[in-house]
Amino acid sequence: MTRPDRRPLRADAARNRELLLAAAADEFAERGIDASMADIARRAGVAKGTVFAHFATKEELIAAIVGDHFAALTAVARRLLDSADPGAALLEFLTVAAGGQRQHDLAFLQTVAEGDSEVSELRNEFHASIGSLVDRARDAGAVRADITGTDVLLLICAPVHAIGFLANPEPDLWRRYLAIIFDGLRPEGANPLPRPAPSWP
Amino acid sequence: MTRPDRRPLRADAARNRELLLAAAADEFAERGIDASMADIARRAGVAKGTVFAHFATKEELIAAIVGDHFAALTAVARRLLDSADPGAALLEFLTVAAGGQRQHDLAFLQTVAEGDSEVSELRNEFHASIGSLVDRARDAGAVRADITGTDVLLLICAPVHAIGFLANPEPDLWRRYLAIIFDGLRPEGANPLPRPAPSWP
DNA sequence: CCACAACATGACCTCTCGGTCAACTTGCTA
DNA sequence: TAGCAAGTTGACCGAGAGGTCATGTTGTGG
Repeated sequence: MTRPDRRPLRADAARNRELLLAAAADEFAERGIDASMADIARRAGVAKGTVFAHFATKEELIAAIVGDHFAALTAVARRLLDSADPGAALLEFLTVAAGGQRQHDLAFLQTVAEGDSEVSELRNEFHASIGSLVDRARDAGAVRADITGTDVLLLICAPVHAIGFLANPEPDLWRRYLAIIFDGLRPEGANPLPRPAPSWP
Repeated sequence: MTRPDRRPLRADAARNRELLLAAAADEFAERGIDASMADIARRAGVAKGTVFAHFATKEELIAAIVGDHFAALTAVARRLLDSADPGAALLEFLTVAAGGQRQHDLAFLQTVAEGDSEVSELRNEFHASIGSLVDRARDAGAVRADITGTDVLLLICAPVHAIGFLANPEPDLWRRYLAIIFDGLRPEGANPLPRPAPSWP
């Protein structure tokens, strides 16, 4: 996440910040939300106090990771808005989004970062960019008429989450469930949906 | 879970056991895996020591809950095997399974109960009964040919999990995502799947 | 109805966690 | 290159977790 603070970091501090974000992302991916700050510090090769010098609380660390992730996916979505095939673009987006997840990921971290206003901002942009992607796909007849951007947003994590029940899943297996779910989004053979799409949030 | 131990419980102990299982299920549903044994005891109206008198460890408590849940769903699946419409039976099963979940549920608890052999047994029966349900639906042409019982097992939690990202979802909203995913399981307009179905586990 | 085994209790243990801070080290600027 | 602000360190703290156990209470078979 681009730091909200304007003052530039010293070179070593900037390096440590990146090391910490990377280590934290790895640790959360492996151990889930219960990854400890001490383990993250060890993985980054810094002392525990340094973690708290950069991120005042665990929630703030998580917010930074989630914010980065949202920003990266928003960039992907916007790039795909220029694609000639809107249906393929949406599928490509979901593939990139799922591919970027690890065993555990945003799924649970996001709910922790709920309160952070910066993250909310990035999440709204993310939501909006998905909305555009879905609108284009719908107009092109690539997805059914009753699907919204919010629907797609909520289903992003489903493929990776599904294979989480397996002890040693093939790393690519989520593609199978993405394909199944994406088939459910297509207009061919679509049945009416029992409930209206939710508004955000 | 029907206790593996053969000796019958005293009346008060049996009552407390049920109170504890119910309280624990509620607490895990609300607070997730981090629900504390102390809170569970309080909710059940017993002392903390009583919890450990019934379940030696937190994992054992979780295993009991997960086992109960598997057994209940296995019973539902078996009952639906007699249904005249195999496609509707599978959808009904998924509806009951999703309806029985709360905000958080088996999704994460199952991975904790991984080691318990009793739970493994119940999970295998559960898996087998879903397999029969899916086989019948496939033979009737209600689901696509390349879908297995394991696929359905992995997707059971997806609808409820999807709405978990919303702060205050309508309690029935999961039905929408179940409908979408189930449409993805139908033969109409099915595209080839990129990866083969996983074996269990 | 009694006696004993089964059960319930809550104070207590240890361990780990997120978070703090005074003392120390180091990159940057003038 | 000197000096200082910026950054790092690791011992330390309180809270709360899972788990234990001596003691008190109670259901139940004879």
